[in-house]
Amino acid sequence: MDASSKEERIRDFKRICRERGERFTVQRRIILETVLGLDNHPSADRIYDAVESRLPGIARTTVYRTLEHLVRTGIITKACHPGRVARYDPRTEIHHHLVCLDCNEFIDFEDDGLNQLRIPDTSAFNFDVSDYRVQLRGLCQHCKKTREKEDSK
Amino acid sequence: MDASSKEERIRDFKRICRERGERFTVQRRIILETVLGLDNHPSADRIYDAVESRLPGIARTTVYRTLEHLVRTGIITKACHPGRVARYDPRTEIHHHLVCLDCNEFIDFEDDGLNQLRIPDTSAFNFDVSDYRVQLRGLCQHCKKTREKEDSK
DNA sequence: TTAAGTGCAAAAGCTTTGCGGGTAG
DNA sequence: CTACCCGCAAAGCTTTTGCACTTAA
Repeated sequence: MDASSKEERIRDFKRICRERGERFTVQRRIILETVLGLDNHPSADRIYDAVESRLPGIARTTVYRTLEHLVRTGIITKACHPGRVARYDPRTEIHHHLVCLDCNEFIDFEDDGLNQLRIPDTSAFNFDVSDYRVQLRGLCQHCKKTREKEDSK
Repeated sequence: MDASSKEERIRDFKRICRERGERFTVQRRIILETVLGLDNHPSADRIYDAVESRLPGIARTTVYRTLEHLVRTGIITKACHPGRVARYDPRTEIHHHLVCLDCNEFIDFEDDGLNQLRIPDTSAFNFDVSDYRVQLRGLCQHCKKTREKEDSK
């Protein structure tokens, strides 16, 4: 990510913290800066390592808590990564998923339109596509209600 | 899943085991039967509970090992669920992923066509979609080579 | 000043590994 | 018979929690 848009993201984050009465700490700033500089969908552990070299002695807990905080504020997202995930799916035919960004609920979803996508050319990566899934990301029924309650406070 | 296609999947599994010189054990059969009867992308733990009630005393380890075995044989798949061992993504704008079914590699992928999908109606689930991602699943460069080597043995 | 955040330590949750004994083919 | 698989126990790795101390605003 180029330096100027990085700066911008950090300013955005600072503003949001202020608006919500949350603190813009050194730890949070460095963790955000670090994540914006890493690619390949880093795990919490990899982020911790990178952060620790800039802020020796930072607690793992702080990194975990801050990452979840960044996701809640919408500055970064969680990737739906299949590693070590331990969710199995007996359905091998094409189907899609609704994924709740709040509670991670994962609902099967059928749609003829989505079943007929033209598979794009992936030869630049020398990658053979066998099938695909679409993840529709958003808010489930339940989390929508919870938010409405909170907002009306 | 209806009973006849379940039977068929189990027969397929038995055949594949034979072909590969692997054992078709009671444990493997019951675990497969059980997974085919569960929905909602069960976790290993939920599968273990269901299996344990049919085969009291079965070891957790066996369930874990068998599930991975079923994935390797292609009878079931792993869902890309945003659960444990979180992966974070600094990119919040729309983009997609190539997902290797062998090694779980997860590669950013851009495609204008995929960026312009019509978001289908999800009101039946009372679910609010904010964005989406397409996962193109298949074999990465590296695993393709590995397979070619193995196949030529 | 004070509510929010951090560090520490411990627990909790999930998965893998090594090994001796058991069993399908 | 024997290679493959199972159960057990222990370790390993990732994440969460409770609490006292620190700090941004």
